[in-house]
Amino acid sequence: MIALDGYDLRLLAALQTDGRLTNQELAERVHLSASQCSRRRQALEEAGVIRRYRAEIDGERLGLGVTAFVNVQLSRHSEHNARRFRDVIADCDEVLEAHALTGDMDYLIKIAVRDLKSFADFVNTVLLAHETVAHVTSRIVIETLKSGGALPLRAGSGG
Amino acid sequence: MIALDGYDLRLLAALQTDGRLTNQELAERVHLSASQCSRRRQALEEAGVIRRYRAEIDGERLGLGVTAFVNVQLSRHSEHNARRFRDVIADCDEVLEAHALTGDMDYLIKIAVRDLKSFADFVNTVLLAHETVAHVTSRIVIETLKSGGALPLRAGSGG
DNA sequence: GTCGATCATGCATGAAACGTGCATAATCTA
DNA sequence: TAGATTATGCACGTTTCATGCATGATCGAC
Repeated sequence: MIALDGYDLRLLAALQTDGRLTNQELAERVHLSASQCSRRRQALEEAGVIRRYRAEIDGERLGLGVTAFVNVQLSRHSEHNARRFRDVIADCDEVLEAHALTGDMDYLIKIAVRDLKSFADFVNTVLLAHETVAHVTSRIVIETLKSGGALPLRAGSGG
Repeated sequence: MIALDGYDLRLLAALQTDGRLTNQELAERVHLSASQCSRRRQALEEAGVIRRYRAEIDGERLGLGVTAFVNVQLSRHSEHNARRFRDVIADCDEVLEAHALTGDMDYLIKIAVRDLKSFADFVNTVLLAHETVAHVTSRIVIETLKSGGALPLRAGSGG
């Protein structure tokens, strides 16, 4: 874990909210010069702290009316099955995230699709049709209270 | 839902992967001029299709060793309780996402914390300590197979 | 099909932003 | 304290952005 000072944390906070801030805008938020912000941003990128920048897209404007979380249990716990399931997940762009979890179900995946019909199709033709998958439990998102996945940053005091 | 042509979809795909691509780089990927990419990107932003750009940060480099999904059931279904729960969620930067779901549990929240101890603290002192919360089920992420939340884009044919 | 209106596009270009050399200040270590 | 190292802001050449303009493409009415 690399050492991050207060300036770094503030840069991260700013860029986590708006990844396209100019160096000058960062400078105003962080109270360093634009060139120093540029250097530090680059260092954070090179160190892998900032992995990448992404455009956050509004799924509804794309016609994606249904987001759901699906719990998946594999038929047999083996490295082979896990790898095959992993490949299925990687191939489906409907799958936004996928995590292996502790507990009775093996994986939790988050998917986004056009409507309930395509959701059912996805579950039946992609998940349940796959021989590694034994059991599936689905829950539809009816409301999103918080999104974006911004990580907590230690309360910085730098300045 | 606004009309997106093949060029728009390709721009979105490119920017969903790298939100800091220059207009020239976009031009090369999409086969339009840089100025047209600039205009279309602006239009997508103004239309709200692109909501924002975010830096994606590596939580582990921040010392966040535990990601977990927590199912939360409220003690009583009322608008008052829902609003109060919503406020709690909004106030905690450990909470990355929160969704109200169909099914037996009311909410699914995703959190990131330093370690298991801080996870237990969060559950006990934030969630369970809150009078609106009746029941909590937690599952720790042991591996992430896919992340970033990139939305599926219709296969575009523009060009 | 023709014509005029409208929209999309690339080119050109002035303004804005970037990134880095350099000199200086700040910090660290013996 | 002194020297070495690191962080910083300034200056500036290069890159990028955004927009006016002319032109091409598309649309709709006749």
